[in-house]
Amino acid sequence: MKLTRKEEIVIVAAKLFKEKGYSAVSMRDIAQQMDIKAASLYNHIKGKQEILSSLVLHVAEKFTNSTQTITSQDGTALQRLKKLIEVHIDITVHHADAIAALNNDWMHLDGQDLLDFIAMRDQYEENFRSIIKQGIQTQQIKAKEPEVILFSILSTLRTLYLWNEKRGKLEVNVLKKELVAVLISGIV
Amino acid sequence: MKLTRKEEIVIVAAKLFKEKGYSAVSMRDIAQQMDIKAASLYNHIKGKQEILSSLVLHVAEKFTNSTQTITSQDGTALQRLKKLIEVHIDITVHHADAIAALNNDWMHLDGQDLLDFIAMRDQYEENFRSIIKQGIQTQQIKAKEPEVILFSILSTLRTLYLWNEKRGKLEVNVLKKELVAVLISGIV
DNA sequence: CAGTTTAACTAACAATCGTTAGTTTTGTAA
DNA sequence: TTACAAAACTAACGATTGTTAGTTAAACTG
Repeated sequence: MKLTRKEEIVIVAAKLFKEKGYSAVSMRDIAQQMDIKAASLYNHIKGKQEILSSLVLHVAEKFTNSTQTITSQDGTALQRLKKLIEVHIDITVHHADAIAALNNDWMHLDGQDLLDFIAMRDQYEENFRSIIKQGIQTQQIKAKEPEVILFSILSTLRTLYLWNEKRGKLEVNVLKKELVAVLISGIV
Repeated sequence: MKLTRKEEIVIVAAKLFKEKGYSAVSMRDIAQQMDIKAASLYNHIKGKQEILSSLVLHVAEKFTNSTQTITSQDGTALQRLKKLIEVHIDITVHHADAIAALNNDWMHLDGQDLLDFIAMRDQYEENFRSIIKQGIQTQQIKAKEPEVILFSILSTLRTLYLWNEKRGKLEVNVLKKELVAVLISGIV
């Protein structure tokens, strides 16, 4: 599949954003990395903001859609939770750079893009939360504070993008299995 | 204890850095938040970089020292691991804003400050890692990939600063107990 | 009260920022 | 080869950046 020039720009920008953050990366930085001048970027994109929103909203929708699918299918709370973790890992492995921006630079979105993102993020979190609560109710999950469990799992998943480089040797499926085990069953 | 003017600046800056990141916060932003002009800041600090390094290196040293203390005392790997988690929670609760900068803006340190920070971070991680390996060897910890366990626990702890606001109702000691339980024993 | 330090101020600097306008080069299809 | 579109270029803009110089007002110290 051939990439459009715009897609190339977004990919290159994502790598730079990941290393220094959105605000510290200039249009000239992005252009230099593509061996063109900054002004040339504007033949393909409207502005810096568009790069960020393409990057963040695209991957945010992936999360929203996947979660929606899982919740619509049947299964116990624990099965759903495992599936949710696995899907999160899948998306992360395939879009590590975009997820860096999603995690660290979402607050630099503006206008409707920002509102849309927050709505999707809140919905994703709420979905996670209700599955955990359901698991506690059916006694599949220990009756700890649901917020502590939610936070612990989400933190690990959200930071996975950072750790993805060092993964290297570790097969994705092995990673899934091990991480699910650690998050669900603990380490003792 | 009365704060010096420099300390006030660092505290105010930390809050702003937490919300938008180091690069997106201008000296004029910081000054405005203190009801003075940007140029006045330079009566108390050398420059923007000094604010960041004060912030990051100070709390990084706290981590290093605490870890050093724990490793020098005796106890099983599991006891040490629990203690390490508890100390991490303590520091986070008391320095949430500084930890935001430590997590997100460390790469904007320069020169020796950057090298010092990386050295401390690597040492902290290595310490954590060796305790986990030791726990696996003595069969206190399940023989999973140590890197997966390390990553999972560290991710949760590093993101705790974000979650600290919503903690509110939850007592610190309760949080410690619950979080240690979730991280060590899992949720099923 | 006089002398001195602390901490604010105004004004300005060179550099860099995102972006626009207008022009030239490159690649493709007739 | 000619015609057209795509994509690069140069040059510049107004705004904002971190920072410096020089000055003034307030607050302690003798």
